Amino acid sequence: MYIYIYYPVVMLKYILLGFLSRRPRTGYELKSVMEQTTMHFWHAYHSQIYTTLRKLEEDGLVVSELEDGDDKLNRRRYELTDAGRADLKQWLDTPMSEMDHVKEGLLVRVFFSDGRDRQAVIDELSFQRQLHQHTLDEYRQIERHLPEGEAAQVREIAFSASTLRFGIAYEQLYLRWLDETMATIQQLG
Amino acid sequence: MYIYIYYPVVMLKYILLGFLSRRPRTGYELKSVMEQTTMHFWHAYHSQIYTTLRKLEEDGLVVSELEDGDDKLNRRRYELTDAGRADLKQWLDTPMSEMDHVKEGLLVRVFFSDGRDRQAVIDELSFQRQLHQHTLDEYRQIERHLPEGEAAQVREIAFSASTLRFGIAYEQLYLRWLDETMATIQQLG
DNA sequence: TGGGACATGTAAACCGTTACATGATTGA
DNA sequence: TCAATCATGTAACGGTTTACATGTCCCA
Repeated sequence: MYIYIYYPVVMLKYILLGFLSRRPRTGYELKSVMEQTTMHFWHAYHSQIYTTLRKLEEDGLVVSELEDGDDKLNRRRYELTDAGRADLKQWLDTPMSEMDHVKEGLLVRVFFSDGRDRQAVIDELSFQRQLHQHTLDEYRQIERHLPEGEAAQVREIAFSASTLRFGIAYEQLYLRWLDETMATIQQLG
Repeated sequence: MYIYIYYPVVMLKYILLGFLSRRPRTGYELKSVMEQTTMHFWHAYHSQIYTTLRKLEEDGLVVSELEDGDDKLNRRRYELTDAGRADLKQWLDTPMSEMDHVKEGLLVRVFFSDGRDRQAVIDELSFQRQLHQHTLDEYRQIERHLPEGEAAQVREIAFSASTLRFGIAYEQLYLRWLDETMATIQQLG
């Protein structure tokens, strides 16, 4: 007989703990830094970030206090507790043994696009091309300014630059694939 | 004043309708065909497939009946209704105007891996390399047998081959990135 | 004075994962 | 007879998305 202990693997939890392990931040700051640094491998809406932070506080992994600045803005700043630091360390020390499932809705559409008007498919891919080109440009912009950004330490920069190279390579692959696929459809006669 | 109508975009729904638009199938067959053809851009557990099929039947988009074969296996075969065909067509005719968010848990881990033991990180990436190499080999296997497989029509083959090339290119990119990242970490001193 | 960025939240619905559950068929 | 594959389902939980909701600050 086994006693099964279920550990849900909550990436957002560890993203938040990870950033808070570097310095205390508000929910808004966490949202902003995610938009600049993790958006190419993990995205979260502000609603989820705020509720997750509250839950982490309930669980004793972070503590928060309302800032009293000059203004009346309701800034709640979170910082990591020892328990939070230990939880993060334990998670990092447990290697991942599975692969994530890719979920690309556009490919679902392409897969079933036999029977669609050829030009309609090409127009759709062409629009997606614009989106991906724009995203790639953004990533390159971020790459140029990496050393000035959030990650002030050499090692932090090295690891975040690695993930950013993944994002750039991914967008380049996506653009190549879109061009290739549009050409294929064009030739389909 | 706007009247907001919420259309959840349920990829699995349209994958099932899409396959059923080609021929009637059982839940088990849908699960199998997804494992061979959509796993590189969309994955679903059998539990979700079976419950979604029931829901689609409730909504009148598919109908099912229990097969009475020689054996006692409880095969329930689904087929598309006119309403299901219309729903699928409407979805295909509405181009996607956003990008999906990439979710790659391994990159979350790498991002926060400054401070971890270098060799531990490399071991983790090396294990992931095995998984991705294995996946790439599988995709290439499938590519070799494409014309004999599920998609019997020229156009179907063309579109499914396109998505498969995406999957292959993605795994190649992943392997390159893993090698590059392991080398970077090695040199980190 | 108005728009955009700053700032934080709740509620509802839905999607996805894991576990639990059961049983038949086929071939080694 | 045992394991693998075929075959179908439910329940619970938790992660994710969308919508609703409110208010401040700063600059043009």
